Amino acid sequence: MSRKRFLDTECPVARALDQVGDWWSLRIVLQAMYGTRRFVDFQQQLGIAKNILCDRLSRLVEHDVLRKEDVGEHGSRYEYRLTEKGRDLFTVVVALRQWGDKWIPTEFPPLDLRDRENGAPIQAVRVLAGDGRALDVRDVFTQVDERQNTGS
Amino acid sequence: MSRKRFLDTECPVARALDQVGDWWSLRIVLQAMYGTRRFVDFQQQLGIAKNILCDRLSRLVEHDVLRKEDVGEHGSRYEYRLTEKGRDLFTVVVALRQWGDKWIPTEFPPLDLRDRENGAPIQAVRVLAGDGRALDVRDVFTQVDERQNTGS
DNA sequence: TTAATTCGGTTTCAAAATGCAACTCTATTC
DNA sequence: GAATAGAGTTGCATTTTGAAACCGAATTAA
Repeated sequence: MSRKRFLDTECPVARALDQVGDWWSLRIVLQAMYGTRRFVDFQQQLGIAKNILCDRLSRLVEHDVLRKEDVGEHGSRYEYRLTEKGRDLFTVVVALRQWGDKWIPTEFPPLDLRDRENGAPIQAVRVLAGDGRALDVRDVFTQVDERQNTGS
Repeated sequence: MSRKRFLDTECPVARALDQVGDWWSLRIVLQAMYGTRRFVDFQQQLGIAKNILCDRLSRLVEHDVLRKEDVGEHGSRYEYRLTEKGRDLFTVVVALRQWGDKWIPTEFPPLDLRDRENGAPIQAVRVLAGDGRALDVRDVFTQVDERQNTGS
């Protein structure tokens, strides 16, 4: 059987993971956020096999996370660039990064992100209530109404 | 060759993805956040094969994202519960959920999360500067200092 | 008090997915 | 004019995944 996909589920997390939840996609998006645009650069920086990279890039383009642009006069040179949808994964990536820094420390010092405006460190990403209180998983519930709570 | 892992990289995102970046782990964590604790329930709610579930649960326990608790008198009934590290993935999950709701809409209405305190919807998760401005991927840079920027 | 069922797995086996190396086909550079 | 680089394919071996069968302990049903 083929790998399970989660295209039409009611659960938005599952739908999101369906598009970027495989082993490589988010890493590719991350590299793109660092400015990588060329096939070879993705390949070298990530150490990913070319056929897999090819497949992932196509999938990301298909899902409108990346856009493939033809640079160079008559074909054969391309750039993969983030779309708005792709750029909007920034929050997810930063949340993951902060989680990694907090819970999987290494010998390396945490490479913190800084505000380009003034060089100051950014805040920790948090889930906030309407009134600005920081919320924990136990402080929220899902509006499930009459439908039964399958997934999501 | 076996699947590439990213255990000791300088990049915290890669380290995070190494622990929860496979096809199932974040889904399991999500279910756990919805209150699922038993093997069979994970299995049925996710539609995951038992051997894979078994493997993923062990990995998550090994990485201290879940804790395996022995309930029932002398073994043979267990519960998998989120640790603090696991609960702290809440931000990541909510960010993903909001991204999914925004960019991959379906016939289902977005199932919004609400504040248990007062039933009000929560805010969109955002990356904020020290002074509270919302930041985009282009508004930040990484403190890379003298080391070369490999990965991260 | 057996018998059936549930829980939490392990085993087996076929079908993907992955990684690697070699190869291709344009351009561009030496 | 030959060599190299970019962006992929193709073929093949290894891993991972998924489905279904099986298993042993404990719990429930008859």
